[in-house]
Amino acid sequence: MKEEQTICYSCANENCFIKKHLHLAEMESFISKKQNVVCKKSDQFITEGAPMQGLYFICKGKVKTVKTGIHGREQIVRLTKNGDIIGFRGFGTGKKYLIGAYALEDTVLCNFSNETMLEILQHVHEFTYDLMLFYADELNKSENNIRKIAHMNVRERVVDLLLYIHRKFGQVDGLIDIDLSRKEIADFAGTTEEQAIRVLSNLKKEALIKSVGKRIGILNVSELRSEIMEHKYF
DNA sequence: GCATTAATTGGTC
DNA sequence: GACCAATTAATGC
Repeated sequence: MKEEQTICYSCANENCFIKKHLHLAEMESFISKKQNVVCKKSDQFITEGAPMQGLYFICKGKVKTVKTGIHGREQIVRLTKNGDIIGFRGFGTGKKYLIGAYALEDTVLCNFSNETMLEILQHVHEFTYDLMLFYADELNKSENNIRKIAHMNVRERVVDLLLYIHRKFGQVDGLIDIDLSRKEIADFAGTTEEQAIRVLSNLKKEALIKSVGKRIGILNVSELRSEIMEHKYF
């Protein structure tokens, strides 16, 4: 799964947390220690409960992170793309990954070991400060998700997911630019595949969305948004 | 082209 | 709203 290093300085990924701090001279010695990992679609590169082996930064591609519940049912916790960080929740206490991670398409990852991360945190204060803000932001998002799952019905949760991936991944040729199976849509919305499919068919009948194969396109963003307005989408 | 997997729909509890 | 079954569509080999 390993390949030669991508060079951070010439990396095209402007969203990257590392890239944003490259102007700091102290970063130079650390970025040479990263390991690149290349995953094919549906490869699992983090196992829930496995010992931490550093943080992953997505260089290119898309990844889902999941928590497994009883009866093997999975809850998708996050959907991530290039520039996002994976594995950070288990960081600090440092022992185990708290989530599993799968590539949703062919993906290139940059892996920084626990030791390297700790060194960066101790020596590059601007980086540490920004990461702190990042954690605060993520905590807020998690709490919003708790509220959503608690207060929204199935239809609202599916609509919320559609608007979310629409905003995060954008649409190409009128279709949202991410491949999710119906099962994965259900795993994110906290319901079953059949329920998710029913909601999608209804939305299609109402001409709010369209679908080509597994890809979904949103036809009426404002109408969908108004459906979940009362849940304070923004 | 055949076989396995995913998507869809209808029905029951 | 979950679970099961049957049918159909899609995809891998």
